[in-house]
Amino acid sequence: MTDIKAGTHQLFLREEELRQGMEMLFYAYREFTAEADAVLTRLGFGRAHHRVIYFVGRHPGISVTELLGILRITKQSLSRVLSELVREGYITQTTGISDRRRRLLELAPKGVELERQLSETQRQRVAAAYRRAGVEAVEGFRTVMLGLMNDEDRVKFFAIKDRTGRTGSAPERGRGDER
Amino acid sequence: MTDIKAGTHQLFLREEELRQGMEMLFYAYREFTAEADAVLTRLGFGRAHHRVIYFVGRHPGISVTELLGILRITKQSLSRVLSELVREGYITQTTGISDRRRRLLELAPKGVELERQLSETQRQRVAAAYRRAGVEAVEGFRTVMLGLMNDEDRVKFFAIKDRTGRTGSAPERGRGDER
DNA sequence: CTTTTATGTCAGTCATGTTGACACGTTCGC
DNA sequence: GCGAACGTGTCAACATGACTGACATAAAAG
Repeated sequence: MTDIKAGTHQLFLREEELRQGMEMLFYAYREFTAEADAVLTRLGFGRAHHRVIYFVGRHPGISVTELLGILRITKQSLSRVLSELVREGYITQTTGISDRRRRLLELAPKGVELERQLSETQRQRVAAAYRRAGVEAVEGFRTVMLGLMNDEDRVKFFAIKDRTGRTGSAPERGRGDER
Repeated sequence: MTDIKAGTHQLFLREEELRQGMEMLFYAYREFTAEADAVLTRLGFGRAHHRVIYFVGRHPGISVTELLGILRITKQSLSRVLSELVREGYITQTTGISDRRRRLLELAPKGVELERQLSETQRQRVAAAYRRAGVEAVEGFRTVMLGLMNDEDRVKFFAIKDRTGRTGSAPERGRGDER
């Protein structure tokens, strides 16, 4: 990892190489979202709905503010899609126990099903790419991707682990750093 | 590819691993576009303008139809941003020689400058991530990314190499391809 | 000469983002 | 206990970038 020879180094980072990396991001991301978009369109939803469904499923009991922090959009933008999803029974809101201002979000069964359906093709696509590439390539992929992310997201990324965001008994967590 | 041990295989592709891959794509792509977006906003342009500038710069002499094939948007959508860029002097259109229906697109000096400015931060971000990750990780990154792309884009990706913006038969003019 | 292709444009719609302002209930610090 | 700060929701107005559908023109192809 630190054994890059000076000569190689120059070639390695030459413009063509970098542009290819940029373009792969563009093409891969587009392909990655395309399949789910088709499903969403049929339901009258958009990609924004998917993101909300996804992250609520990933962090059950997440609050609106925390979700905003992940998505980095304004609460007005979130509000529109979130209220649609709540209204149509995909997401449930429960008032926080220790802090009754907070609305804790969870997927309703209908939302769980949609989440599964939406990310199934994406998971399969990633799984197929991982399988074909092999364990070592995946490790390299992860390393580069983490390097592309910004510091804050990287931290958040590792904080993803165990959250249950229990609405009920659990201490609602000091809303601290969920670490 | 076929040398993954069965046991490892299961763990390797377990859901958490796949979801992390999906999320890294989301975070990395967002970060990747964020910096250029800021520059564009100052100029009154959007991400669509950037994509047009980028790919015209990448394929000097590209035709409108070819550009549509890369971007995968409708001609109406492209038309708006493209005509803005032409009107404001970032892109020049020249009628094709062997096929006078075609409008061959190239960056004007103003467009070259903007392209440079826009992709500079992106190139630096990719360069930094590549440098930190090392040659082998980058190779893994490329392998996985190519696996995520669809077949058609993968083909187009490799076809990026030697283009002179030709229609099919005639060389259409020297305009070598800035390799 | 007819059809197809490449391009452009008008008109309308939709999804997703933005800013700004305001309201309400809740919590917290002093 | 009270006022400030916080978490949430909502109204209004706007920008961007997609979309569909329809139509027009010039050029090439058959």
